[in-house]
Amino acid sequence: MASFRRAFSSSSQFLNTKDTTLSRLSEHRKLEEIVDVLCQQKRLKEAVDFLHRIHQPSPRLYSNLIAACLHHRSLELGRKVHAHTKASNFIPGIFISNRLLHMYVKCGGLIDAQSLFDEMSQKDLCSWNTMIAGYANLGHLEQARKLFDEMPQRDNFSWNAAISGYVSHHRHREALDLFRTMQEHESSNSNMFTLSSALAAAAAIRSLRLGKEIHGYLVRTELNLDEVVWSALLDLYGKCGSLDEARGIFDQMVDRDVVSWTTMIHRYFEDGRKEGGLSLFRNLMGSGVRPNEYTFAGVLNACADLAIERIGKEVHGYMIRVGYNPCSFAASALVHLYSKCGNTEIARRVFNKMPRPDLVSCTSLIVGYAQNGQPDMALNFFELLLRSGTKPDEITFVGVLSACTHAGLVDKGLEYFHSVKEKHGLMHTADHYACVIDLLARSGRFKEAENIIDNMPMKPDKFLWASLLGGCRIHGNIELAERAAKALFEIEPENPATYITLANIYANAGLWTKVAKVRKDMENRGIVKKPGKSWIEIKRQVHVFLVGDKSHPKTSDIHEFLGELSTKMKEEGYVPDTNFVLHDVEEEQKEQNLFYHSEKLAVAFGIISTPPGTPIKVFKNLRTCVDCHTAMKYISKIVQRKIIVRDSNRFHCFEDGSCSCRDYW
DNA sequence: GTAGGGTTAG
Repeated sequence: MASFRRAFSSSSQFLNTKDTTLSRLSEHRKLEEIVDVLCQQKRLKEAVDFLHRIHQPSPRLYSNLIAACLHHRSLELGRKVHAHTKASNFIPGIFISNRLLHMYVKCGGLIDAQSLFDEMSQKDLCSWNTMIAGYANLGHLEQARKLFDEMPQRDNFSWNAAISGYVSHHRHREALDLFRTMQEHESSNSNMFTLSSALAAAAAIRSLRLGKEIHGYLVRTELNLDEVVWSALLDLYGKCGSLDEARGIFDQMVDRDVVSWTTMIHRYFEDGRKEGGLSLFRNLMGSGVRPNEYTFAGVLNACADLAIERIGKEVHGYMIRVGYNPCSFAASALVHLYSKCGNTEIARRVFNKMPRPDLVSCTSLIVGYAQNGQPDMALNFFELLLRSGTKPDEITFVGVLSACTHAGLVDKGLEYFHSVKEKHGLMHTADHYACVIDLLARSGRFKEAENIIDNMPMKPDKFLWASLLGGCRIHGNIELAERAAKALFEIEPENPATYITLANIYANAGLWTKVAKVRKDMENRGIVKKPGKSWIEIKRQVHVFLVGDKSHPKTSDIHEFLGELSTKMKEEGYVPDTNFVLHDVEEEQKEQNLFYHSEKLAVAFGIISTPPGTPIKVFKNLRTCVDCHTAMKYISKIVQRKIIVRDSNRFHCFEDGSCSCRDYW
């Protein structure tokens, strides 16, 4: 600041003094100095405007100004500087021209770049490469390829610009084809840039074969590889399911940077090895390498999927301590985490703190409200979003439609479904169809559902058929249930849920021969029912219960408490619902089975282990059954507790005898 | 002196 003031005041004084050749020279130097200082102070607009007071700026000054425009990504000011060179009859050398080209492509001025490129009497490799990279990065791949094919000679840079362009726009096959072509050219050798792009392409298409080929090649070339190539390689193995191989590479790396750590952690979670992922994250925090937005987002999303809110909260605390970018997807991952864990209040608080909330966070919040039995909040929020001028996308509508499903708002849901195409100009996705079938089937509007299925533009997927089957279960529609089950057996014959639901539908109708046949089919195909499992966290300790589990140390207390509850529940009018069992057993036995469902055990344990009034939060791996759902309503009223059950599909919040899902689930 | 690569959500 001080130096600027000095330079400025001395030159202003100079303007008022008499010109001499010497003073003019010195004046010129000082004016340039002012521009430099303005640039340093990030007062770029003033610097560019000041340029008009300089008669013939030096190439150095132009070069610095162009670099500053590039740095600020200001196309407008960049154009002004360029125009100034023309106006002052300055003929830029190839160096300045290349800088201009680079500035233009980075600021999105591809047309300016192309016309400058066409005007240039002399072009070197750098000029061509800058253009190719510019087109490629912005997704104009055909244009990039055209230049690449036209250019008189190529170096590694040219190959990589074209290859990485394909990679970053998900055209991985073409990237790998070009990589192969390059290897066939005797004059070109792959380097670390081309190799890391090629590895990323192989990883993206999950081709272990191509990846191994490249791996073999990079071992043979004896290049001194850096952490970027190693991370690309470990990501390849991780993405292709060879997690241990990836870990081997990770362990051998000398310099592990934040990307290698993040990649490794991410692959652990993706493979379902959450303990490995979390312990690696802990190691990272102790390693001195600073986690970035990608790391946070990866860990938080894993916590959200596994519904481990406590660990997510710890990560959140850590993020606050070390600082994170509130505009990044780390912030939206926080919204996602709290929404998924049933904590819409915190989710909303985090959301409100985001300076520029994005569509992903909005969608997470809508889905969160929908899953937590607050469909009105979900829909109000969506309407708010529309009014703010934000354009929803296909996934936002999945949230909106599922909110309608959870609330039983059939006609409103249909209205939204039609608006996707008619009002918002978006395409219907398979998920939209699954949602709308869910909506119709639950309310027993099977004719309309079938009509949509028979006329939809794509093949119905497993989610759609499973929704239909679920609706058939509620309304006892055996004929349509058989159609849905048949389709599901074709798509995923190994899923036990289909057999069980179908058997329950038959059992409900008293069709015991058919129940036996489904059981037989299951047995013959070696399909085992996934055991129901519930867990509850008490004092930072997780307690897991299986169906009829007697292994917990407090089992006798739990059973005693359930016995007492049972009497009180029956007094209040509870009738055990015994229809939804797979086997044809004696009534009394059925009741016993149901009474010992895992979520009831977990809830009972929660109640006897916490002081009166404490809310109970239980997680279940499967959907909650009808009887448990009814029982929870009674229990919440008798013990005067808020009971939250998060099943595989949504949250149920039981309070004083009723559930937030209003019996739609 | 000017151009480039790997992790990426709902």
